[in-house]
Amino acid sequence: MIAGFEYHPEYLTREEQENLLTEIREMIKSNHLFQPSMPKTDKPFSVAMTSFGSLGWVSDKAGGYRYQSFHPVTKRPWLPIPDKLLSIWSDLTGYTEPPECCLLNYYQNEKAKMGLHRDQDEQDFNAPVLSVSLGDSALFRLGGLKRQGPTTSTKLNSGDIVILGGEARNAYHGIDRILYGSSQLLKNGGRINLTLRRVNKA
DNA sequence: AAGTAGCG
DNA sequence: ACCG
Repeated sequence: MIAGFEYHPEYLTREEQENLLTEIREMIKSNHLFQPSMPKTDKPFSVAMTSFGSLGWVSDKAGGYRYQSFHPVTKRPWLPIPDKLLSIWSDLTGYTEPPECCLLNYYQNEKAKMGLHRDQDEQDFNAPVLSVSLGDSALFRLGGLKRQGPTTSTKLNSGDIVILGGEARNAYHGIDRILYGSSQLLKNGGRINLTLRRVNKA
């Protein structure tokens, strides 16, 4: 296991998860989910996305992977990151500067997954990446700094938090599978992952 | 390029 | 078919 991987199982209580979800559901009404697609090939992701914060992560054929200050469909600025998430960032990372991006990945069905990749569209690799899981459980795979090499698998349940810091900040990782129907938190099923990141250097 | 396919 |  690469250094800098932190797993905090059951960090959020059921009530905290429900409160966070209620807030997010309201935000998504105007800060809509959209379907990103791959650079060059235009192939769609199996997950739907949106972001909160001063910068959001987007991808499409025309522009490639990037951060931008506005929603790609509505062209409006992203809504602010919920205070609860800022508190979690502060409490768990101890990182002085607040996250600029909260990327929301919605794994809507049993086919949704995220291939092995590294988060490398940011300028500040000293800051950790923090992820909150809500809803159905997922199989999370973590490798090393090269695409080839040994990996470990961790089942992430609703309310769990993962931090990729230190060496693990730049490690390959992905979601192999959603254990669809394993949680009742989301009434329509599926999994929501919230990822907090610094983008620019402090 | 965070995609898919294909292999053992 | 599933898994790594």
